[in-house]
Amino acid sequence: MPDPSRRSERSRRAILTAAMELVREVGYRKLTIEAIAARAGVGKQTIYRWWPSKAAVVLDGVLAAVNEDPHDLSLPDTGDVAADLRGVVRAIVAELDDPELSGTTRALTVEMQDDPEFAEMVRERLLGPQLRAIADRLRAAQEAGQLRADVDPAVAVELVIGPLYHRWLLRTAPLTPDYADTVTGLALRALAP
Amino acid sequence: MPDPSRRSERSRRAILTAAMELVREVGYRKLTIEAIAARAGVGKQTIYRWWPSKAAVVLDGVLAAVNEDPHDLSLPDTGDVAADLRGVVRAIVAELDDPELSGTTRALTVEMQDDPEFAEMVRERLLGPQLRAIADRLRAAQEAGQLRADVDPAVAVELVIGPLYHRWLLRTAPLTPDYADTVTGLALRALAP
Amino acid sequence: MPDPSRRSERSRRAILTAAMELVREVGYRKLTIEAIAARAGVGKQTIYRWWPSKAAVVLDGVLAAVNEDPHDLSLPDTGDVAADLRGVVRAIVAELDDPELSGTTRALTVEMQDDPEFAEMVRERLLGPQLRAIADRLRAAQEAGQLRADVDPAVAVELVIGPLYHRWLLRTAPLTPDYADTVTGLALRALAP
Amino acid sequence: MPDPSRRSERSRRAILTAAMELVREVGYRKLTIEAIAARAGVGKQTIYRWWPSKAAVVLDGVLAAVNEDPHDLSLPDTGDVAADLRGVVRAIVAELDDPELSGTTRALTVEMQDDPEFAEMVRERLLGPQLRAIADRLRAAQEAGQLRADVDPAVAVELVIGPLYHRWLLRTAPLTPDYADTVTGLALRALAP
DNA sequence: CTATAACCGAGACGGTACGTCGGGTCTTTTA
DNA sequence: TAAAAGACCCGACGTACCGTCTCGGTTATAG
Repeated sequence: MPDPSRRSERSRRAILTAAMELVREVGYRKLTIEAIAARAGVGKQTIYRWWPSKAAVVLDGVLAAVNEDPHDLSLPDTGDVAADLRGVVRAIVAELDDPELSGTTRALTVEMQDDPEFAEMVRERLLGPQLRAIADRLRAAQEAGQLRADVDPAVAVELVIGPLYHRWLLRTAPLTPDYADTVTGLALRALAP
Repeated sequence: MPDPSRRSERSRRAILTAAMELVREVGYRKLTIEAIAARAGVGKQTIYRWWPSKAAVVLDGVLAAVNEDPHDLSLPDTGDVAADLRGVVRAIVAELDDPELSGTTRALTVEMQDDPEFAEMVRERLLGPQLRAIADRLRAAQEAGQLRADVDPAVAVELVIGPLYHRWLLRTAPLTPDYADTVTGLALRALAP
Repeated sequence: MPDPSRRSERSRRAILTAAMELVREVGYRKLTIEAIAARAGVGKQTIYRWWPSKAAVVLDGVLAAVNEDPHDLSLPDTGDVAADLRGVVRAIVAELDDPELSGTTRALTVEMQDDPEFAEMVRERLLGPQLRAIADRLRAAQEAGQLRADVDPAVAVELVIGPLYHRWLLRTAPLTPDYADTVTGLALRALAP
Repeated sequence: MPDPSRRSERSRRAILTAAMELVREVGYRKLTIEAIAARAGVGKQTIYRWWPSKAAVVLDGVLAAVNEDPHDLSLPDTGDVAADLRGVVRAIVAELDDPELSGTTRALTVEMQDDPEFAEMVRERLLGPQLRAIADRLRAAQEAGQLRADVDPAVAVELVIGPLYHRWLLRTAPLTPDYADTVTGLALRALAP
């Protein structure tokens, strides 16, 4: 309904900034649209006009932060899959283990559970590209004969990421670099030709 | 503070029943303490007296349902790890794929994200026993020389469950029996001696 | 500030028409500037540019309707004050009793209560002329010796109109032609020489 | 729906007090339910639970103020209708002319215009008794042969009050004690036997 | 015959208040 | 003394309009 060409860039940025600050300060659960509007110096309607929910605001905030430094998502290809994979896995574990960074990620994951449209957005704009980057590296390794060719790269990615994700969300045990390496090792054994 | 011996069993059951019904009808997100109290014909205080949060009520409801038919959690040991494991994994996938059954599980998982005490409860009373049952079977296989001995059984369990869990929560792809077998197969290869 | 010579006659009429329609449809209380603008196919600013409030718009609407057929406000002078007065009073009562017509009049009266500038406008442009017309007829009767000369004609008018007005606004009893005659009779007795 | 026996007297009084204070401070138009709740230290719901509108709150406030000193509404009967009537009319004019006192009265009158239920309440609980008190005195005078018997006392009251009311609401001229006496004199002449 | 200034439509914006919902606490009555 | 009932304070919700503010576009005098 609203005309995006009329949209105030100033307000948009203020809202995203305020939202990210507040998430850090009070947590996603206690984040309210009213507080975002107040902090951003914006009317509530301006938020409701452009976002369907606070989750969508936070997603945009995360995406803005991610795209701010548009580091290449794609993995290095040194020729050594094991090393390359170990690198990302360690990085992922580090990020998940950082209470600051993982707070919003938890929030997004939570929100995906009962908002299918939002879930689709997260998958498309945030999750998909990250998983695809890893899948691409694994596919290259398959083509180089370093990994079995009869495994769907997407499944291969889940084999590595799944365990980390499980431990992260359920907090059944600490997420350590060692654990990252252990999981990487096991996955590589499963995928060995 | 309250004296558990004075507790009304009738009210307790009515509350758990009402909570489980309502979760099914409106979903966990729209579940309210007020609605539970109204449906159960109970004062709100009676709920607040015995449970710290609606999540705790639902957890008790789930546990009551699970323990109603106290089927043995432990896996069969036919001597064939692969077959035994494939069995549970398929069962788990089936349960996760059932929208009715997995609704509350999603809710519990969600609630664990920002309530550490509740998370501990879920781990102790619901999750732990289930994971331990699988770990036990894998340990037996290790001792029988069918699986590598140098992998922590808990980690081995995560290797199998993690991917399912990832796909279930993020809905990146459908959870099928085929997928269950694929993951089982890959995990077993990783754990092979 | 704005230049009246540039004013769009088309918009002016559309606004007044829309306002009067909406007042009839939803009542003055629920009348909004936004609705007027929308109905008139006009930007809100165009209303704010030319009128200080929605009350002023409605007043202009009423005046436009009244002046559309520019019937002479002045009372007939048949020589018989009683008859002439009874005529207007009946007409006034009839108008006040018409729910359609009196709706906007009520609105104007209401708005006068807390907007002195607007009140002045109503008095000057709508109310004054009407009251003066009656006062003029009574003054003529005084000069003809038919009524006491020591009563301010304006006060005399209030003596007749006041009771009608009271009953109309407070709805303490129905406004009937009979009542009109009763009040006229009493007033004439008070004013008799 | 709510059970009046459970009602908090403390809250009721705080709300009425806050409402009357705020009406005096900011006027009826700018009076908001939120402000009343805030000033009274009360949840908004508590107001909505017991009153249908801010007008109803103010009416209750006025009634509470009026009934606080339960002065007899009935007029004195010195045997001299003229004197007795002149007394009340002067008192009424004085009250209407007091900007402080008449503020709420104006508000109630305004609100009556588009809320029939509220109008009925005002008539029943506030206006009726006052008008009836005057009517009673006039009826006594009729029975004593001091006034014409063929005029409905209620109409007689309107003959006196109507003009004051008209001048008060439309502010066509100042409301002075002199005017009170003039109107009283005219009305008595009309009602003379 | 432009150009430059105004009005105009549209509608986004910062705000205020609305009336509602539910949370968690407190109070009253009943068993 | 637990429990039912439900009023209470509170905070946030999402909506409706307010009055102000751009934004292009279209007239319509003035150079």
